[in-house]
Amino acid sequence: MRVTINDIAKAAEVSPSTVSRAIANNPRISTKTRDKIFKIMKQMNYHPNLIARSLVNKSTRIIALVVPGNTEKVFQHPFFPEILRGIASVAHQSKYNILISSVADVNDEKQMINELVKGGVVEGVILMTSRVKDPSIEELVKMDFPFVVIGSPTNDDQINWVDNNNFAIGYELTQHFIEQGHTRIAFVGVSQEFVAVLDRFAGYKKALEDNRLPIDDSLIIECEYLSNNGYDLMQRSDFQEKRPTGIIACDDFVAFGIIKFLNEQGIKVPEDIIVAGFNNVALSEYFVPSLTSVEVNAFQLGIQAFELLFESINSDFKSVRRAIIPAELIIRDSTCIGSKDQPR
Amino acid sequence: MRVTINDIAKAAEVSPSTVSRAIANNPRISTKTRDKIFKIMKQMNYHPNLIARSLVNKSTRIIALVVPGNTEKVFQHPFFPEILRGIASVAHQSKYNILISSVADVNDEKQMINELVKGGVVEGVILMTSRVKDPSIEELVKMDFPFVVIGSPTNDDQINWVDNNNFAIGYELTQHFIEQGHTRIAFVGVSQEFVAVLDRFAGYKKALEDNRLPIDDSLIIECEYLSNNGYDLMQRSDFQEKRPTGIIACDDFVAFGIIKFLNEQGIKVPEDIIVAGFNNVALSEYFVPSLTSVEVNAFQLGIQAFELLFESINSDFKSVRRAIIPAELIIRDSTCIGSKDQPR
DNA sequence: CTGAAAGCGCTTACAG
DNA sequence: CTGAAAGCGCTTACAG
Repeated sequence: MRVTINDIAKAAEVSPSTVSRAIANNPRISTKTRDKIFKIMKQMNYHPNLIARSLVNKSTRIIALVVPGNTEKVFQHPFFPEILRGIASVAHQSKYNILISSVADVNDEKQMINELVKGGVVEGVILMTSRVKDPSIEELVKMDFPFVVIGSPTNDDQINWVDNNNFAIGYELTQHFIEQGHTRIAFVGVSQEFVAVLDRFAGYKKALEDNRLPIDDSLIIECEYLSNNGYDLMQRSDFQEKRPTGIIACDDFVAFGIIKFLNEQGIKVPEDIIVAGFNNVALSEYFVPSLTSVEVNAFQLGIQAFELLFESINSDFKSVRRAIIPAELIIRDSTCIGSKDQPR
Repeated sequence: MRVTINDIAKAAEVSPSTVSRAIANNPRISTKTRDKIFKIMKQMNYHPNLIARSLVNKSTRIIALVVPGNTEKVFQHPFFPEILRGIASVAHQSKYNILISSVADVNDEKQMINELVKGGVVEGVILMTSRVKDPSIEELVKMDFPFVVIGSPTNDDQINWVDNNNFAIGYELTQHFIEQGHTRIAFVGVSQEFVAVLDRFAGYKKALEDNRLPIDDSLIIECEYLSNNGYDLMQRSDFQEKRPTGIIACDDFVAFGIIKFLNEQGIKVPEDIIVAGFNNVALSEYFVPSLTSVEVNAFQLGIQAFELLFESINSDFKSVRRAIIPAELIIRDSTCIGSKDQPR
């Protein structure tokens, strides 16, 4: 029912081979034949069947983007749409399509990847789900299939990844707190599960050390699930006796919860306590007070992730690739006493 | 190099047809043959080539999800990840995969859709990009191809769509303002481009009418681009002389900008002016003051969108389908004077 | 219950 | 410069 290459061949009074070559811009086809064929293709509204083409080429020009499933909050990447935009923009230029894979839990994920890869549907995989010990990563390594992880995995030999330098980010933000004259700085939302958070936390500790400040465990609040918001974390912690004067939250969302809690306690930000987060979500700028945060350049993360994957797919020289995306500390009212009240 | 059905056939000493039937669970295959084949498939780690299967079945089990491109802000759907989660959850159950298509501008989008559809890659399309006169919609209608729009289009005959009842949402929120005793209620962020916003605006006007309140044009602030934030809109508008006592923003993000502006002017929310938005973004709850908004149930929008598409693909009876997803007004501090100061 | 053959819509050596 | 033939990895009438 749909018009095929044979229909075009018949109409143009040539062989299917010739039509195929004309479409591929094979220079061996004469200009007049080519023109005739193209005219007829347009007339008959012909579009090549990409599936048939894929079967013979063994190239689908589709990559899989694996995002955290239903049960895990997308929280891990509040900037997911930005990453996707980044990937999509360059993928489109390279004529690649993106298949989204989002499944309930980790086991489903592994099976899904297997199906897409072994089934010959995709040529490469981008993982947005780096867990501390990730079954999907292990599977892809085992299969020796092109893939890139967004966020640095723990055992990262053999693995292509893109990420910010989270250690440096944590360090820089802490340094900013110290420069504001703070010595009792809390870190809220340490999670053993996510590498990015752990790295930022390590940067925090190093900054304290370098400034000869003590690392006080009572100022470090863990959270088991990233879905825990800052408000709850504050309620559960007992800062009463030896309150911090600065709080670094593992994420802007957590910071918002913290500030809400402090507000309700009559504690003012930034006058009584300064607060900052990470990831520079859309609202940080409009929050009151506007929130000091770190821009991670999610769009660039996406772009680089695709480009690494593209190289990995299209070069037979198998080397491991990395990209470190620069992040930027954005200082706003929440960490600067008087910044808005003073005349400029 | 990859193991095929022929390899399995040889190893199992049967014909490829038999292997194919065993995989398809054809009851005509004897249990012992089937078992033998499955054992060997496992041994040789065989996975059927989905592309080859698609070619003969003419069914790829892939749908396209078209999202607004780079130039247009994803602003239109801040809840995009939620919609995606909804679609993915049911698609996965029905063994469908999702191809994301996000391109620079409207013309690229049309061409992209053409390629995916005519190329036989996808079986249906979900559009998240309903513009007032949408070329992609026109194209899909012309091709008579299964598709669903998220958000009600203007000319909606022949078109499957899912949406909230945006008129009712606008009405209800306005009614809430009126019940709080307000009569000078502004609507900020009217855009001629997006149907959802126009419908909410229509609901606002009807509510005023029903309460015999005048519709004051000076209280209606348009914006050409949805990317304009509330802060800018407030700066450009001259409410000075006849200030509203309540402001309805077209979106929570816009509301945040408005509140920031009011704060800087020393105008208190909700004491001096009450403010609300739509879409109940993640932060509305944690904003100070917490923001009254409308939960649109994006997850459900996604689920229903897929289900409508699924029916449209798999039934030859061509009827037009609709789904109205219930929305919920969530009243918070930003529209309730004294709600947080009064003892409970 | 099983197999041989044709076909899905393309591409690409091979031959001329 | 063009065509006939084989093949990509499956499925499915048709025959037995």
